[in-house]
Amino acid sequence: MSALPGTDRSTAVPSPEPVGETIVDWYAGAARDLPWRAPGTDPWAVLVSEVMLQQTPVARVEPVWREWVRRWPTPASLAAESPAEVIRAWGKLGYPRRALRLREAAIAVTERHDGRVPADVAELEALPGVGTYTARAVSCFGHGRRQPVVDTNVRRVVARLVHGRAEAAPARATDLTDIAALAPDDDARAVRFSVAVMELGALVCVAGAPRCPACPVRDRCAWRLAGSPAHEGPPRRVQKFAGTDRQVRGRLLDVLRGADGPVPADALAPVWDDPVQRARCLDSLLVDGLVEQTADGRFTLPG
DNA sequence: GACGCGTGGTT
DNA sequence: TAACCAAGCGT
Repeated sequence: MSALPGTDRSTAVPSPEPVGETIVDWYAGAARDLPWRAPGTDPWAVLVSEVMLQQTPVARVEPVWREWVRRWPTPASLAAESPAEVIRAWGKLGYPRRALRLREAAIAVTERHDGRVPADVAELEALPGVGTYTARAVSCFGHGRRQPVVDTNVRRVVARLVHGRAEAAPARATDLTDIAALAPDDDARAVRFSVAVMELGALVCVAGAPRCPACPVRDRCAWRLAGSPAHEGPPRRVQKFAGTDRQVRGRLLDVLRGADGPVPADALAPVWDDPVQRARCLDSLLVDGLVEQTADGRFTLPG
């Protein structure tokens, strides 16, 4: 870290390397050792990790991901599994519809792509549960393709580093061009850059109290250079959870996950007092395909 | 574009 | 301790 280009010419104006290169260099020494980043991790395993990581913290994903790639090492193996087993194996990662969609994506890959996870972003986006972020992440991290990858971490880094704002704006189409403009020219380094910016946002340029002293590009950050101004505009509404249908659905599904077979409606009553809300949530789980009703009226995970 | 969708750790 | 936060997606 001693001799940056230009620093050996005492009279020259400093010309620091581009911020993208600096962030890639920082990543080499700061990256977490996450299992899905191991060299040789195949695109299917990367897809599984990316879907699990949608809104769920790394620490909770790690053990479940290991179990999934052990049990279902290929798309075809998951495609052949029952929804009930997949929902059970999802455990308490949250948003269990993701588990169903991942299974549906595995079926689509098996049927439409000869069992191989595509590298093309448009083909990836056509898979259930795969959106703008996940498609590019799989193309880039799973297949090594140069792709701009924008998640909430990247939006926050760009908001501060480039635009001088305290918080990320809602997702926009220009996010992709913003981050692509910072990527190194070399393709292999551009791939590293995509994961490196996410890591910077996850470890240093965090939402709560950013650790600017540890930031490799702190001296070129538009937000710091502007004096770290506070966020302007309405505060983001944090979604409620207590008392919502989401909480009730979670409790209902928790009972069914733990049950050996179909359970009668009476067995579900204790999880929530309000019978109207309880019935509504059970119905929505049926509609989502997360729950099935047997001929005799009991409830179970879908076989 | 706003909203609904789980869960649990951190502050 | 209630609020905040965590690699989004689909409608």
